[in-house]
Amino acid sequence: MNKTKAIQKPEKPQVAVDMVVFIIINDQLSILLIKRGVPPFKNQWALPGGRVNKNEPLEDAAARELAEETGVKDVYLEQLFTFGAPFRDPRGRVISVAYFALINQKPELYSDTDAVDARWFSVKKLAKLAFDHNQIVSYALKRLRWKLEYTNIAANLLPRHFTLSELRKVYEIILGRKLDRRNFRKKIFSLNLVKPIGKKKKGVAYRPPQLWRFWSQKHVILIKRELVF
Amino acid sequence: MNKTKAIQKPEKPQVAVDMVVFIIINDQLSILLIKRGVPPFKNQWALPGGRVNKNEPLEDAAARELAEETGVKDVYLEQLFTFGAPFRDPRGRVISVAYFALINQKPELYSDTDAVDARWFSVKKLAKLAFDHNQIVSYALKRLRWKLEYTNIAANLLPRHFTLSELRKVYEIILGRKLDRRNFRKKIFSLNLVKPIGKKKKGVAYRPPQLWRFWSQKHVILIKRELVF
DNA sequence: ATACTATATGTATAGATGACACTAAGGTTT
DNA sequence: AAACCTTAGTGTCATCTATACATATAGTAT
Repeated sequence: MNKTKAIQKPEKPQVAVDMVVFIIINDQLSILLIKRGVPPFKNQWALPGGRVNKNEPLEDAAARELAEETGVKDVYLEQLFTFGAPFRDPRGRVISVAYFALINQKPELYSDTDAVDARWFSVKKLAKLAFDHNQIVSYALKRLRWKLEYTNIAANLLPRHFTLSELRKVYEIILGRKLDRRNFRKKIFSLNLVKPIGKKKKGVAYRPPQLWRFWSQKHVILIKRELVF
Repeated sequence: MNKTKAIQKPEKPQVAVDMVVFIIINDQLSILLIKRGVPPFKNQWALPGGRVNKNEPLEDAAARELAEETGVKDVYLEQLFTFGAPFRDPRGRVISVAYFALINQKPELYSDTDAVDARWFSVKKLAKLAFDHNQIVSYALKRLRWKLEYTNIAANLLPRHFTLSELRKVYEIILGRKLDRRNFRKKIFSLNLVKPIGKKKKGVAYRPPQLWRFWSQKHVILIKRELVF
């Protein structure tokens, strides 16, 4: 047993963060991807991310990378999983701590000005990504769907004020199925997650809906029973 | 923005795994701790763990460390969270990927023979542990409780065959509250998680209970609704 | 035999789920 | 102006689930 220990030796791998940045654009759940300008996987799309700096907390590194790519700060950020297969990066050992972020409006993409290309892609039709990034995205999607049903996390994908139909649409898009208007409404109310702001949406060609906001936008509330059905 | 990037430089930190090994001993949820023989935190209790070897997958490293300490193999193992605060280890940057493991019987502790001391501690009365290990344990406990309610993970804390009371006891110990015998039974049956092995427990001074087994012991089944209430 | 103890089965009620009907309030069309 | 269209908002009802609690059962202990 100690023999194994003697032969093998610990290495000091690179540690990186990779980000799955979710947003809803044109009724599609989408993520941010960056086209790689250098090998390996040159010209393939990859998740944004980068090295963790000296004395930098992991979450700070994730927030920094996100800010560098999109300029958005102060968003919902959650550690997802750590991917460490030995040859996931052909250049050498890289341990990647994956995070997922939720944002509610399309930011300017700074890297658009660089040689590098950055774009939003619907999660429905993702090509083969660089490294093990397809696996990371699929993991992030699973986590997002679960959190959607058991927490108030959807708040982070919506603007401050929204109608109940807009909220329901977020759920429908992410879960990939229709939800009954009336029952959805009942459930949301029974959980007491939102409060009316006292105004109505204007300029719609039908009965104007009330506007609502979450009691708590940043703070994730764990709900005992399922939020949607 | 690029200035920051230029000044800071990525480092190559150590990568380690730390294990929260759960077991039920004397009706107490307990974890394995190792007394540190060297600084830092000399003589304080810490989670078992160690460096990740060259070309070794993270989960393999966790399984290896567990086998080295306890001799147990082929147990339930799940990645928990990655802890990477810059000064969590005073010797230098160490990124720790925490895992939790579930075992169903007290193994021989190999390290008992060494200078190092290894023991099982009830999670109820944990002292101040080395590094950020209290935080890791508290995180593991949260995860375990959640998984208990929404999956069949409890299978891994029980022997192959068990009575429904023994199963219920596992839930009661981990959740820290009494569950109604009759309703627990109904719920377990309605989810169709266990099957009778057709034998009864012998030598008890009351009506002998049936013995059951999980359909699937290793495989974690996600349950839509709560398992216990 | 009787007491004892935990197993095993059953009943009743409140609450949640999920399908679906109807009315309301705006703008748009005729 | 009246009819029309669309989504908001309210309500009903059957079915399933959660939870409290009653009663009978099958062994050992005395």
